[in-house]
Amino acid sequence: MGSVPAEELSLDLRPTFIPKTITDFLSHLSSIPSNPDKLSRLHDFLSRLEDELSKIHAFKRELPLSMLLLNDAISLLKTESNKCTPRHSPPVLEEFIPLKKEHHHDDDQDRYHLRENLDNENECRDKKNWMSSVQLWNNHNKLETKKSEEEGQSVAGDPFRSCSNKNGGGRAFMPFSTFSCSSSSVPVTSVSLAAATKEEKEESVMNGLSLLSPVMKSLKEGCASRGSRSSTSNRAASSSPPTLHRATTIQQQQQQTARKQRRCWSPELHRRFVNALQKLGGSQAATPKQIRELMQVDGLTNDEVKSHLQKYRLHTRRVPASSANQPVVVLGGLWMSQEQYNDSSKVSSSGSGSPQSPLLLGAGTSRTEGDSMEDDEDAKSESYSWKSHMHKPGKIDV
DNA sequence: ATTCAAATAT
DNA sequence: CATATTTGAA
Repeated sequence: MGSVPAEELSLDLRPTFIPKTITDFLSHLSSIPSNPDKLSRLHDFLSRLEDELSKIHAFKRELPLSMLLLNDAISLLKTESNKCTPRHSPPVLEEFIPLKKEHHHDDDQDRYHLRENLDNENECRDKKNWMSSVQLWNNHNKLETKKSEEEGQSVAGDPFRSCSNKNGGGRAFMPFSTFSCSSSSVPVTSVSLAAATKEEKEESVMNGLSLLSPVMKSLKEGCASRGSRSSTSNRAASSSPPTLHRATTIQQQQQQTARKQRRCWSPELHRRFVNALQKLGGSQAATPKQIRELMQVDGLTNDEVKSHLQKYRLHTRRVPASSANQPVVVLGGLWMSQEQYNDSSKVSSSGSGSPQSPLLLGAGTSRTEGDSMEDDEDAKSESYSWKSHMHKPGKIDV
């Protein structure tokens, strides 16, 4: 473990010294007159960096940028070390020159970023352990405390985008939104849009510039409608310390696993959906494509509609079926299995919380055969409650 | 742990 | 396009 050679300890370097930046360290270094001292410090720092690199190596997928930074710092310092070494006078351009012969890893760190496969079990185990101890990536799970609901109402024009603004909760990251796709000031640096030209679907954009699967995903999580492609987060790579640069090509390979962002069917969206549906003559007459066309919602994909339609059908089927068998809760209770439990409606003084009329027309009970409801005119009317749960009490008006 | 909903696979 | 299964979020 903590095996630092005695001679190193005898030197005056503080093992715990941590400069703010590499630049700081270097300038610190330059104030040391003695070359051997310089080298000692340099090496000390280097080994700490390498130590850290080996720790983080298990997370190279999740923290590609950290890897990048570390690698960069290491190579920089190695270069510096070479400069100070009397042997190698030429400043040299590239890094890996094993100036630590006692080092056992012949797999030089500089290659860490090249090979990301071939993870041995060691690494996985490592990762697991770390993960359990340090919870680094849970952020995207529940990083929002539903502190104040009434924040995002200002969300620009797009009514469809209304649903999830859960991202803000996180920390530090900018509140990407507000300015939609207009001329705007997309900061951006390199990766950036490019893909944005095509108006196809935002997933292309996302796939195009998404970095890192888990982390970034959490960021993207919040807004997904096409209206707000905005400036998601790609500044990550741009903000490196002055001395560190040299963009690398890591990370790009591993986010092929990017999953499509869940479409959130906001009430508005659903309304359009239902409208389209009835224009097309009922839920089972309509076809996803037609529906989508009719909805005229930009960025909405066929599959999304399809999926929604599927759910819709399921729900609309279930309700009347129960009406045949159980004349019970047709109107009063409204088959609310577990949905309307959100009585968030009565929030404080607003009063008029629940617009979903629990009464409707009494026609429902009459049908003895549950299946005879081809035209879901009424089904639709009822069905509007099938989605009356709404995660967010956020009131929405057209 | 359960359950609903969207995504994706068949 | 429909249905089944998977994934993931509440």
